[in-house]
Amino acid sequence: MNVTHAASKQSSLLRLVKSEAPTTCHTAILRHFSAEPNLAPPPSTDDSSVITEVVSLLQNNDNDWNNNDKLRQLLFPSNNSPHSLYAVSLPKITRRLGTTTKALKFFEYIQANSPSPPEPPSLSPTFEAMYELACREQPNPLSKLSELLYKSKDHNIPLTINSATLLVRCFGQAGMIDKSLLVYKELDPVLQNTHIRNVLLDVLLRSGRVDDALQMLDEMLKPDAEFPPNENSIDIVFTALLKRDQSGRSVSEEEIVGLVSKFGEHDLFPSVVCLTQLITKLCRRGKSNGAWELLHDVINLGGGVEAASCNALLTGLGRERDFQRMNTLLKEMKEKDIHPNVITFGILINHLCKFHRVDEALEVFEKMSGGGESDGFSVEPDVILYNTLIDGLSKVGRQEEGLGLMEQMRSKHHCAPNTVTYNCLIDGFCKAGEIERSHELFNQMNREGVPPNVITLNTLVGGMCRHGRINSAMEFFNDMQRKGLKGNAVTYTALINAFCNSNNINKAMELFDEMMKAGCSPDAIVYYTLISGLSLAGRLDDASFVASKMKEAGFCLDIVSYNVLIGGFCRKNKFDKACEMLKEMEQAGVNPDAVTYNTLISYFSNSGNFTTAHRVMRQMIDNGLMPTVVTYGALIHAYCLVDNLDEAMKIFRDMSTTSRVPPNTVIYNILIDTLCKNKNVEVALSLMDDMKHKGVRPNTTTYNAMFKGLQGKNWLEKALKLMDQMTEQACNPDYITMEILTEWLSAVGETEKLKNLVQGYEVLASKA
DNA sequence: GTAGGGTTAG
Repeated sequence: MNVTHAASKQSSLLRLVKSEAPTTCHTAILRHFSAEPNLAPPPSTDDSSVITEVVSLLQNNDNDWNNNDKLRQLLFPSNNSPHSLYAVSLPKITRRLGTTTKALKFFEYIQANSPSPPEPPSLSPTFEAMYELACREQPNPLSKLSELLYKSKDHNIPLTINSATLLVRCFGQAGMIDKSLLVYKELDPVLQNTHIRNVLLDVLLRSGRVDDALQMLDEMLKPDAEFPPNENSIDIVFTALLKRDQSGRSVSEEEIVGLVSKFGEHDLFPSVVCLTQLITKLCRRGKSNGAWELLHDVINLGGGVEAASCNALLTGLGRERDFQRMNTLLKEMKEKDIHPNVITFGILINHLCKFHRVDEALEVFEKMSGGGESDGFSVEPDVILYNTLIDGLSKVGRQEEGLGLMEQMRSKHHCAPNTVTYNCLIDGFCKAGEIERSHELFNQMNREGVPPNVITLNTLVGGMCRHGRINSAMEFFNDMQRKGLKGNAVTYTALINAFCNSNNINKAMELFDEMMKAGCSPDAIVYYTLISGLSLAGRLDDASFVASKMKEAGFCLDIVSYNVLIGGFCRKNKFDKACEMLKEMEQAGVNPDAVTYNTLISYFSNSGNFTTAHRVMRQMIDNGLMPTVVTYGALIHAYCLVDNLDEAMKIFRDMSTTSRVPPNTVIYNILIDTLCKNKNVEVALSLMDDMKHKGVRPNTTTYNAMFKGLQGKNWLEKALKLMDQMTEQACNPDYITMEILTEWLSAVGETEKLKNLVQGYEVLASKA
């Protein structure tokens, strides 16, 4: 609407100008209006005073310019001599008028009053001034700009490069991309310089017009291009390609790598920051090949590469566990004299630690700051590097050494341990079950003024929970809360999990409520934990309730949660409920996995419905899932329960021959237990041999089943042999073992024989 | 650079 309105106004103006246009041209005026600053004489001190006077007259006599002789005199000097002031002045005056409305009115005034009409190109700078005014005008600069553009076209006034750039940018920012493109295309080709192309590139890329952008870029990148790209072009292009919310089509890594090479041929390279970000982005998208190529292109084309970019690639390669290429890159850094920094070493040490190669990590650590040895430069470790190592040590149970490193960082590098340092050590001691040491460290950090954070809290709470000290954990948590350290979802997960595991479901539910009341919003893991805990405890109604709450909160149940619920319903013999879950799963697009099938196979076979169990197994295979050792275990167990040992043994044999799923200890235990109960101890013993043969380790359950069977037959010799074997294999007897053997051996007066077993156990217990 | 959970056969 604005445009139409503007157009009608414009055409009337056009008529006006044309009707009053004299037929001859006054060279003096022409010169006044000239766009070429070089043709205009340098501004004298007079200029500004005249301009000020003109502007003042224009501003103060808003409605009566036509009757203002003074104004006319200043603008159009009667003596007809070339007035140097004028040419440069018109844009200046226009700028100072402040609004486009006034400026346009002034423009009309000039058109009407000029003794001779200006050549259209000479008005270009004045329009430039008006565009500048327009784009500052609110609320709608765009309609003003469009109106001006329309007017300038009507008058055949060409755009200056500045006007065009401004228009391209403003239209682009408003999302009027086609209008931006049009302005550019209609611009005199000699003016289509690198700068405006950069602005257009930015506009196109930001709006997702990737192909248009690449097309223009392609033209710029031609070897003989008149306006080749510059440093800004490369930054604009790659910053845009890095944008996360990039609309339009995505640019493949091949294209990105290709662009870098082409820029490289113009001796242009992305900045260190840009290159590093590109590499990071590619690596995160799983395109480390592209990242590798990118970095190497820049190196080979002679662009400068710094450690940061290499670090980005090293991180990506590390994520993919591509140690070989990590090593190659490190070698190349050395060859190209790219000095590794503390982060480079941090990446290396971190990866070594994550793969439990702590000794190698320590070696690298020693070398990096060892001076001379590492090619004349040495890198001082910082707190992060120390923390990485301390964590690595703590994770493999070498927390005492970690403690030593903390002392070293203080004394050798005057590097103060921080919260993370303490957290890593506290975690190490917690994992080792040394909760007291962890507490000591916690007190120490408080004394030193190192503030504990929620991770400190969670590490201690989790450690106590894992070691069965739930009450201490609760106490500690409450204590911390009083001191102002609030827990988060992780804290509650640890506690809820611990209460579920210790059969205190009500307390777990209570904590969940407490968490909500404390304003701590539960995440998916808290829900999963609770659903699992409730299902396993047989509280399926509660579990379903939590699941519905979870869905209300916008989370989805995953396959494991569905399996937990289905398993729970099956155990409760609520098959219809299990089916409901299966249906829901399907609707949610969650595919059943091997565990789902195993759960159902177990349910059917345990209820004696072997036909259906086998049918489900068939379906499992048809759906591309291979039966697992658990599948066979479920069937074998169920056949054993109904004393169909033949069928159980048939499946067992079938496992190693046709199915190639090697039986494990559990499978042997089921069979050995059943055989012993059926007084078939010989076959059970032969299965023991079979285990030895196949390298399957018997465990306490295996021995217990055997002892029970042997006791029934009173085969003492065999039992004593197995007792020795148990000690040899460092297999712990449990209370069932002791019960069977104590009863049996005391009855036959052989209690002495129990000694070895008990002693062996004590050795093991002390080691643990 | 540091913290949390869960499924199926004995």
